[in-house]
Amino acid sequence: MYQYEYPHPAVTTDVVIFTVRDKQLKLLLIMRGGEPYKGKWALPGGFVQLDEDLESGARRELAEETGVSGVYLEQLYTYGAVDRDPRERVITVAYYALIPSDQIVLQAATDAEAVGWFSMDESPELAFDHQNIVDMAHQRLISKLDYSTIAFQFMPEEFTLGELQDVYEIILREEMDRRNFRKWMLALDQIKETGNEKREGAHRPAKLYEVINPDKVEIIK
Amino acid sequence: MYQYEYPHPAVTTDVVIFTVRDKQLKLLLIMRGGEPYKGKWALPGGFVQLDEDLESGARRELAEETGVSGVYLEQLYTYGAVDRDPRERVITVAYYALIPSDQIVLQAATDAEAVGWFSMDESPELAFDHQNIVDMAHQRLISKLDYSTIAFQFMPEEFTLGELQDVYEIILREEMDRRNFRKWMLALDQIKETGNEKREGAHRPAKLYEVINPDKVEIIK
DNA sequence: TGACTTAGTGTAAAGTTTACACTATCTTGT
DNA sequence: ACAAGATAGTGTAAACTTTACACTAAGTCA
Repeated sequence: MYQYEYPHPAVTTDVVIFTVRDKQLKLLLIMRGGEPYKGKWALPGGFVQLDEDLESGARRELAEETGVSGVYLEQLYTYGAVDRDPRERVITVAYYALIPSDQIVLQAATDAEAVGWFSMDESPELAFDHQNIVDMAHQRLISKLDYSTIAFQFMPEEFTLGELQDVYEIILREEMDRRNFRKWMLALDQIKETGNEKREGAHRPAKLYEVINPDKVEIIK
Repeated sequence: MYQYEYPHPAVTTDVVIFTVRDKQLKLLLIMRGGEPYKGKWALPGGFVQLDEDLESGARRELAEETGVSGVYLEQLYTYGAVDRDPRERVITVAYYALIPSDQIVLQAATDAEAVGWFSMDESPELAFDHQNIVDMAHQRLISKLDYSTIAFQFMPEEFTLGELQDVYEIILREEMDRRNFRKWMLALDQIKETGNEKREGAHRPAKLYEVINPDKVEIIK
């Protein structure tokens, strides 16, 4: 038992995990194995330990529940409505993570809970206030495409300009002119040719590019 | 005494309060009356009650400690480093608030603690990790001037275009062309003439304007 | 070798942002 | 009463950025 002179809320971290695959923006959810909301889909997350900071806690939960590690993770917002959890007062610090489509190694998790990727178009009803959190993360992602290099976090080590443009078009839900996209992207000076080509399908092979500074999301413009 | 099966961190809210006055961006601080950091300046803030949500808690602390209410308040970031408070694990949800210069009613506070406004140029050493919080709030404020109407939150009900331009110039620390500033501001369609004039000093009187939608900070561009 | 598919490329028009200087209207001092 | 001094108020052209748009290149496959 832990005792305090004043009441303390519980603090959790929850993570909205995005990837782009099969021409869709997808979201990782886990099925809750216990009450409340048993059987409902929810964001991966859990209680913050007293000896780990918030981002470490989010990464730990991410790894435990989904097997995902070493990815881009950013704090989103902190949700603290009084009755957001029916058991006790729970404040959650929400993060969002972006995963390259070639790194989705599901079910390395130890927990017995079901884990699944859902298209943003057809995600199920969510536990707690998790739909709010997902909506806010989605909005933030869309905004950040415009003024940062966050989209690179979805790309594998080598990628073509066409694949990169696909990511933008899928998330922004709008077509972009190919010439203008290439001019813009190359002018940013954030990617460079690897010298390799991708030959696939009955057409001209595409040059492969890599991110110059893959660990940093730059603010552009 | 409050007992929990698992350890719970303490949760506080802290608020960075800005105003623009005397041609300077200023910050409200309170002097700590108790340990730790006794006698050091710090952000107003305090423990979240279990029956109030986070923003309500921030507003309550703001009112109690500074007498300020009804102002613009926005969540900034949540700070949770393991050792940011020497007493116990404390996670703080930081907010920032903007106050019109004609509304600064200091010391309506009941607490005996000293309260003071400090220029951002010469703010004292701060308790805990509060300097980090201030720096981040400052950065956010600067960014938001560019893509939102947040600057209106510093203005009284009626103001001149010159006064509004002063606010931009003080915070951004750069001079702006008067004609271009007016063209830009009026094109945003967010302020309108009140029909009144401000006559003050030995020069032509200035038209007074008011914000069309004063309770909402619009994203522009 | 022709049909199909995606990759790769430049230019002109439209729109936006920047630079820049003079007149208007008031107060104050002589 | 009028000159000096202060801030308010206004338009235009040049520089820069963004958008629209169509053809050739290099592969595979029938």
